[in-house]
Amino acid sequence: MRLQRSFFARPALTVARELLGKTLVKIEPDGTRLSGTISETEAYIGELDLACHAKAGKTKRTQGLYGTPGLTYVYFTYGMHWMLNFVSDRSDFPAGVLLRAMQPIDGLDCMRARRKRPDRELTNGPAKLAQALAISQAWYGYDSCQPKATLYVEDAPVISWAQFTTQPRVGIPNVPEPWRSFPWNYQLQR
DNA sequence: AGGACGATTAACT
DNA sequence: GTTAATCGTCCTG
Repeated sequence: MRLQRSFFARPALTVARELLGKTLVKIEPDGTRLSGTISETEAYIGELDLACHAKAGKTKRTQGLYGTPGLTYVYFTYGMHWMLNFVSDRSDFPAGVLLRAMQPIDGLDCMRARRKRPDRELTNGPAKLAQALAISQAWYGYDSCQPKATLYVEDAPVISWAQFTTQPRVGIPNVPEPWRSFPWNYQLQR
């Protein structure tokens, strides 16, 4: 069962926590199914959150964050990496959830061809996950809730409070407090 | 117009 | 543990 818009139209912290354990799916043009269990997420919440791209307001880059929940927010960084997020909360409030890692299920051969790394390094980072799924600018603003979507999330039971951990968000050492330390990173317990 | 920096990764010592 | 890679975006002047 595919997650519908009502799932994403909630606070980003809720969406980040409940995406853990669910299955990210991408169906390639040739029908190949790529999938994995979402194992790490991170929430970015509003213009006041100095770690969120929307801190600079609505721009060409960030306009998608202000859009409809359930759409993707994709961006390019460090001159070489793409990142995949799902827009959360409500329209006109910029909030999103970054997908930082997943445990591969289907399409390992396809991912191996794209990544050329050991299996454990196929999707254990945000840019690695995006590369394994071949996510780039072409997927900016893609509606994962549309009936015929080829990039979407499949439902699974919500993870219990004992099965995940939280910690400060990764890779934002220059963001001022208190934003730098808010425990808005969610990970499945290993 | 120019420069600093980034929601990272891989290769190095 | 350290650092190069590499370029779009935003801020300063």
